Amino acid sequence: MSRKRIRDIRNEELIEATIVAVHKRGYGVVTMAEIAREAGASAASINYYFGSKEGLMEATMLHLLGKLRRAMSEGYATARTPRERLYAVMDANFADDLFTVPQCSIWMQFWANAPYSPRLSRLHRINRARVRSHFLAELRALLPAGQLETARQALQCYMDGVWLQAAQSDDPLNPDEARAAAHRVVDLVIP
Amino acid sequence: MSRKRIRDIRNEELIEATIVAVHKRGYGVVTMAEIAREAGASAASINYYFGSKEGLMEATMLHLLGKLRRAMSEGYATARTPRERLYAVMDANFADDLFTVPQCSIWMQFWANAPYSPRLSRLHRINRARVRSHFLAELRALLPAGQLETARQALQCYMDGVWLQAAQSDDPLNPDEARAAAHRVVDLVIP
DNA sequence: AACAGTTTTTTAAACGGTCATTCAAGTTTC
DNA sequence: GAAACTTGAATGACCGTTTAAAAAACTGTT
Repeated sequence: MSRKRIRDIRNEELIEATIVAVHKRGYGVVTMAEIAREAGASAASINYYFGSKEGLMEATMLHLLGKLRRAMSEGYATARTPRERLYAVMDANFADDLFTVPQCSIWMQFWANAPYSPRLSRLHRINRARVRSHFLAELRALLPAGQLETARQALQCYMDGVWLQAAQSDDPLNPDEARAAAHRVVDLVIP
Repeated sequence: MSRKRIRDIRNEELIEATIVAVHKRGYGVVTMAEIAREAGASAASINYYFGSKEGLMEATMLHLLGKLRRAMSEGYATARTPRERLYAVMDANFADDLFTVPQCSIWMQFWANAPYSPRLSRLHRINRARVRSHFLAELRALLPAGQLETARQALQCYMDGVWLQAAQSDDPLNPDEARAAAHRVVDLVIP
């Protein structure tokens, strides 16, 4: 029990520190010592828990991917129509506790590094496939087969593009507005 | 004349080598020596021409930004209607000599590093503003004012999102297909 | 409660290596 | 002969990871 809990607490603390530190300095530039300082720990203890810098990044993304997956499941639970479920996918991506500048920064760093790390590119592939199949499942009910792929690409690329932009922002983001804009884009694509 | 020409030739060679080398290894990881080897030169000579690694990256992006701007101008020259000009903006982004995996990779690295480098973020801001104003100029002729921003964001984020995906691709891209898909997205947004 | 033994957690210091940049001494071009 | 170009080697850092040893947390026993 408590043996497991301490490890979990430390993991979470270190992951939160990673998000902040990577946002401030960029993944390629940030040092283990900086992340450790952000968490009030030592660089060595990060290696104790995560094995390496790459392992820490993988764990951080796993954490965020889980958050995203959970947010999506919650939205699906109450959505009743295909269109509402499309909204739910969007809302999950722009949820209050996900659509923040530091987290979009991390996502950006993740995308940039995934092609050069098997462990990260694996996560990327899995997540993308999951989002893709959610989109397709709902779009099938709303559009003829010939327009499926165009609509899916338009929506999925839109989501990525918004995060990409958000990562460059100097000011705090507005998740409410982002969700509203996303709904308008859905309505534009599915009249 | 020739004094200037040698410098230009070297610049172009080194920039091409940078695109290839950064694509292969990632900007944060690639070394000056690797880029130099790719160009058949020495690391010292890169510093002679570009001053620093950051200067080299800035010059490389300046090169790509110019290519993009020129491709867009050419498209504008023959387009006759607002919708054709929208197509032209898209076609420029997915032009045969721009929409390749190595160049999308560089773009990705550029996005990821821009927040941490004043010189790169300046380029990013300028380019984004230019594309934005092109989109808005054409959309104004096609949509009521209330829908302008939604449509612009949908299109601009779509473009970014496609590049982001392309940077992760293992196989060569298909610019023809990308342009066709982009046209379909334009038609989806502007019925 | 106290204690001795065991496991988990922590970190300072050492290690082994990397790399951007500079410099001085050449080579080529004009 | 001057200016432009090139580069091997030196410089001066920096950093992820390992290690060894101490501290803390836990265990079961008395």
